[in-house]
Amino acid sequence: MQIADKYAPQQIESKWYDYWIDRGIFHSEPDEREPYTIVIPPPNVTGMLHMGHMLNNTLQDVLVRRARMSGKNACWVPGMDHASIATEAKVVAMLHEKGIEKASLTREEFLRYAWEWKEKYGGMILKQLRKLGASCDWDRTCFTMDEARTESVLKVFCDLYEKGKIYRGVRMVNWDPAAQTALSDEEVIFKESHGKLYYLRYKVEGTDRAIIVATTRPETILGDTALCVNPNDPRYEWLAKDARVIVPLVGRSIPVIRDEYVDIEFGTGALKVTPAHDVNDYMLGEKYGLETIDIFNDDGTINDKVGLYVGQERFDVRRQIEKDLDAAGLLEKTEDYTNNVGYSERTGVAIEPKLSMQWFLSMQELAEPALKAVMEDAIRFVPEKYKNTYRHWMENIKDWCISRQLWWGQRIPAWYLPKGGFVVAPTAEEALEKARAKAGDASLQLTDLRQDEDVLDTWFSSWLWPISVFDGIRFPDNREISYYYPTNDLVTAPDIIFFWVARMIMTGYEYRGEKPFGSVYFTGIVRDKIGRKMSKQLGNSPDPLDLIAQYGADGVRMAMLISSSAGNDVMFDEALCEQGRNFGNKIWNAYRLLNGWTVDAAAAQSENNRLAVAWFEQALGRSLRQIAEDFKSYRISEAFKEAYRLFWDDFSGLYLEMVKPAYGQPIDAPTLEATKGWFDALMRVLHPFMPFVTEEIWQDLAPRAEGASICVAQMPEPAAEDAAMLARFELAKEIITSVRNIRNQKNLPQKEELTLRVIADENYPAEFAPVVMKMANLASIETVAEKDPAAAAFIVKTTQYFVPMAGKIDAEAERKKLTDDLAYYEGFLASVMKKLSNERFVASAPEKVVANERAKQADTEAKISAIREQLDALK
RNA sequence: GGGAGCUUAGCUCAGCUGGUUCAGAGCGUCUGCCUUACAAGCAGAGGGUCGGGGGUUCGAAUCCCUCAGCUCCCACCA
Repeated sequence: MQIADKYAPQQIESKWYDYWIDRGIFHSEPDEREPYTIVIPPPNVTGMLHMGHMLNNTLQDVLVRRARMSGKNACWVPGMDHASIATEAKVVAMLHEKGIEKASLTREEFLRYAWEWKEKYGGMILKQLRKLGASCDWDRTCFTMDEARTESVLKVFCDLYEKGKIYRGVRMVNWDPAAQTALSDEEVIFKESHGKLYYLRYKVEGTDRAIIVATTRPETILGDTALCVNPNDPRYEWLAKDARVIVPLVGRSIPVIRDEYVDIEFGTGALKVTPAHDVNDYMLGEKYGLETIDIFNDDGTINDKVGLYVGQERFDVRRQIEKDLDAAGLLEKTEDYTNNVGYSERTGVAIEPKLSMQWFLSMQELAEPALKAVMEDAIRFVPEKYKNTYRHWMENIKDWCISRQLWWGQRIPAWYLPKGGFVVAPTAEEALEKARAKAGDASLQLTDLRQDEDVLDTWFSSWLWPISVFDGIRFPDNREISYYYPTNDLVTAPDIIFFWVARMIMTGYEYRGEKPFGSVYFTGIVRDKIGRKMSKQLGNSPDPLDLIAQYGADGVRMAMLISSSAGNDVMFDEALCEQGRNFGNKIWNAYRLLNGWTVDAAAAQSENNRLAVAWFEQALGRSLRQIAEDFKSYRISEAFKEAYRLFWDDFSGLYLEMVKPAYGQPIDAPTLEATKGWFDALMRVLHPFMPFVTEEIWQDLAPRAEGASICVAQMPEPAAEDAAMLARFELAKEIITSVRNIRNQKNLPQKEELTLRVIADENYPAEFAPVVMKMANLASIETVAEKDPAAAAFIVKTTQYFVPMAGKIDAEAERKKLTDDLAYYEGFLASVMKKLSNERFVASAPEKVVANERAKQADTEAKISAIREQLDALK
C-alpha cells in the first residue's frame, strides 16, 4: 500500500461505499440466520440532512453494523415520509414563486406539480446518508406514499372504520389558518406569549349598569352568544335571573348564564362565551344550547356573518377593535398579560379553535395493549424515564383527528352518495358497489359519487411503518414480515414519542398481535456548544456534509458518538470532529508502523515480545467484555470510548511500544503475526463506529478474497480471563510511569539508560521485568536487599524501588515528599482502623467488605513502613 | 397548575445493586520533548467539600426529606 503519513479520509470513503454497494453487502434476504432489523425513522422527503439526522443515523448504523458482524442477518430499511403539511407548504411556496396560486389549480394539477417536485428534489437526504456510511439496504427503500404503502393505509382505514373505531363528526379542532387545515392536538405547540387583557363593558339591558368582562381576544366578541358568571359570586347577585346584556359594538342582545365553571378569582368573575371559537365556551354552549356564530373564514379573516370588519385579518382586527371600543367608551382598561397560546408546529401561526367536520380515530382501545407492553418492558425504553411520559399520555389519550384539508397525502377513501350518506372502501370500484347496495339503486355510477376531499394525517401512514415496509398489511403472512418482524431496535428522538412511537406500538398489536420493536433508544437533541438548540434562524447548525468533507465521515461519526449518552442532549462542538479525525490518523499511523516492519524468519520470539502478546490478549479480552456489556445496556457512547481507549492507550501506547523493534531492526515472525492478528481484531472492534478507515486497513492487512469486507467479518471473541496477569501488569505499568516521572523531574534525557533497583517482595512483578526495562529504558533491574540513599526512590504498592542517581538527589525535597506521603497514608490507615475497630461495622458489613478493609490495613501498614525506611535512609 | 429529569475538575460527561479499583474519563491547562508510526504526536503534572442544608446507615456522589438553580414534557383557566 502506498502510505501517506497523514490520513486522508476523503480519498478512501467514497471508494469503499461504492465497493459495499456494488457487492450488495447491505442487502438482506430472509435466511436461516437470526434477523436483526431496524427501520429508519423516515425523514421528510424534501428534508436535508442536519445534525439530528447525523446523530440518529450514526447510532443506527453502529447497531446494525455490529449485528451484521455478530452472525445476525442485519437489515436496515431506509425510506422517506411524504410529510403532507410540510411538503405541501413547500410546493405551494414554489408555485407561488412561479406566479401560480394553489387556488387556481385543480387537485389533479396540483398533485402533478407536487409529484414532479418530489421526483426532482425528494430523497436528497437518502443520498446524503450514504456519505455518512449508513449501511442501509437501499434495495428496500420505501416511501410512505408509494403504491404498497398507500394501499396499506387505505386498507387500515377501511378496517378501522368497519371496526367502528373511525368516525366522522363536527368537533372543535385546532385550525391552522395558514395551511388551512385541521391539526391533531400533538401538532399544536403552546408557547408563552405576551399580550393584553382587555376589560370590556357589557351593558345590562333595562338597567344603567354594566358588567365588565376580561378577555385576551376582544375580536371574538363578534361571536359572543352569552355571558357567564358563577352563581355563587355575590358581585352578581343583583342581576335578574333572565338578565341580558349587549355585546359591545355589535349591539346584539345575549343572555347571562350562570355556571360554576367560571373562576370567581379570575378577572372580574365574568366570562364572555364564544362557542365557535373556544373549546371551553363550546362546552358551555352545548350545555346551555347556545347559538354558535363562526366569525372566521378558513384563512383567519373575518367573514360576513356579523357585518363588521369583514375580510380583515384577525390580528389587525384585534388592534382596530381596541381603538373602536375605546372610542365608544366600552373599553374599561387594558392590562399586560402573559398566557399560553397554541401555534402550529408546521406553519408557526397561532391556532384558531374552530368547529368543523372531521374524521376521528377512537384511541382508547388501541392504547391499552400498547401501554401494557411498555410498562411491562416487553418493549424496552432507553432511557427508562420516557416510560413515565408515555404512560401519562396513554392514560389520558384523546381521539385522534386524522383528516387534513390538504391535497398531498392519502385521500380519505369515503364516497358520498347523491342522496346523503357515505360509504368507505379501499377503491372507487368497491365504493360504487357498496353505494349501489346502500342506496338500493343499481344504476348508480361512479360519477354520481363524490369522494371526500380530505387527506389523512401523515402519521396515519408512518404508524404502519415497521409493518408496511415488509408489506405486512396487504400480505400478512408473507415471508418477509414473518422473518423480519418484530424489528429489534428503534432509534428516534423523544419529541415524536406520541406522534410516532406510541402509535406504531398500537398498530403493531392491532395488526400483528405483536410489538413492532424490542427496544426504543431515544437520542437527545443536538445543541451547539453553549447549549442552544440548533436552528436555521440562529445559523448555529453546521452543514453535516461540510463537516464530512473536512474531517471525514469517520471523524464526524466519532464526534456524535463520543458526546451522546442515551436521552441526554448532545453539546456539539466541532472540536470533537477534530478529535475524531485525529483518531483516524492515529489508527492510520499505527498501521504505517506495522506495515514498515521487516521480518526475521529465523529469530526466536523474545521473552519481552511473548509477554507483550500475552498481555494484550488479556487487555483485548477485558475491553471486549466491557464493550459487549455496554452494548447490552445501550451505552453506545461508553462502548465507543472503551474501544478508543483500547486502541490508543493499550495498543498504541503500550503494546506497540513494547514490541516495536529498534529502528531498522527486523521483528520475529511470531510477534509480527500476532500483531497483525491484534490489528485485525481491533479493526473489527472499531468498524461499527468508524467503518471507512477500518475497511481500508483491514483490506490491506492480509490478502482478502474478492468481495470480502470487514462489514461481514466476525467480531473477535475474548480469551479466557487472567485477572491476576492484568493486575500484575498494572504494577509493572506503575513502575514504568514512576521511572519516567523521575526522568522528567531530574531532567534526564530519554535516551540515557538508567538502572533500577528493587527490594523484591510479593508485589514485585518480576515476570514483567523485560517489559519494564524496555518501556522505561533501563540498562538493568537489580534485586537488592538494602535501600539506596543516593537514589531517587518510589514505592509501588508495597515494593520499594530505587533509581541510582549519584549527586542528583535533593535530600530535602525527597524528605518533604516522603513526609507528605507518610502523613497521607497514616491518615488513611487511621480511617481504616476506625472502621475495623467499630464492632458494628465488623458485625454488620458483608464479609467481603471487612476482608477488603483488612487487606487495606495490611497494605497500608506495609506501605508506611516502606516510607519510613526510605526516610531513614535519607538521614 | 401537574409531572419528569438534571446539578460531580475550567468544559463535556461516566460513576450500573450504598462498601477494593470511589472521587474517575476525554478535552482544555501547565512542564518537558520535532525520540525515524503519528506535533492530528510522545512523556509527565496539577485541578473537585460530588449544588446548599438536614436525615437514614457501621458506612452516602449513590437512599430519604428539604431548599436553590437549570432543562424538558403534559395541561382549555378567559
